[in-house]
Amino acid sequence: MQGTVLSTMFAFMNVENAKAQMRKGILELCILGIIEKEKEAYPSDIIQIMKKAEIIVVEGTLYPLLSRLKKGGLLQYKWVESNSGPPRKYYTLTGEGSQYYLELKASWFNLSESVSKIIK
Amino acid sequence: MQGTVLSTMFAFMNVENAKAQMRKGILELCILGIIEKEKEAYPSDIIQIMKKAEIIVVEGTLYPLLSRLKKGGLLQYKWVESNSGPPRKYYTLTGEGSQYYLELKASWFNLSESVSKIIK
DNA sequence: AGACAGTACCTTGCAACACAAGGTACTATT
DNA sequence: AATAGTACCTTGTGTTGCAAGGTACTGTCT
Repeated sequence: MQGTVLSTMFAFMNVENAKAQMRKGILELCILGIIEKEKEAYPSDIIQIMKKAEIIVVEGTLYPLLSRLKKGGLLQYKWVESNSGPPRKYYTLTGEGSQYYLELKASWFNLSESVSKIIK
Repeated sequence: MQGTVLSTMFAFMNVENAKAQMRKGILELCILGIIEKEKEAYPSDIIQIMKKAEIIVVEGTLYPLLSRLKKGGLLQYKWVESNSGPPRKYYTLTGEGSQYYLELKASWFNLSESVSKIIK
């Protein structure tokens, strides 16, 4: 059972977990980026687009994040009827949101540059 | 006091916080990168090098992270006497650590590429 | 009409993690 | 003896991503 204890204790120490850690923090950036590019998007849209770009995001992550951005005044939404199911919440950027996105994008490029300096 | 409540509630919704979120998750990568490049490094070294690259990391973050990497078998250390204070813990990569670092670096480039696809 | 599948929304509880704040201990200088 | 400088480390807190579970609407097939 010692083996089990050890492998349980250090289960976190693997590349998959580290990759997950790296993904965190860029989700906000990506979501704002998608809404900006698409002009408007509803959650399932966003999940699909990110999946295509090979960044997996799930509902339990996305909904609270969208709510946060809405509460923060960066996003707004409107309900739109769908002819294939329940109505959808289409999110768009507010003026403040656009501004915020620009700053965040700049930060990403800076960070990216800094990391390159260190690891190349 | 309503104003205070609101500004406290949404204090998190700013670019500085988001930048901090983005930094998280790349720290492990950067630290391994520094140790790999320098062959060996002690914590204050690492803090200084990262500061130069404009990625701020503090002791309360670094020490637990180094311990995790040590426990995970990716790092090892040796004590080295200093003539300007207490002895230093010099960290080096283990074989497993080098392998892990390569994988993590590859993940970073993939992620970086994915983000570019989305936000450009 | 009733059952199902598909789509969409949302919440709760947990675990990981960065960080602020505080602490200990050694050396050299004043 | 006191101080400044360097180095190590721990505790507690807040934010967050995510697994798991739940509700509700629409159209289709018996």
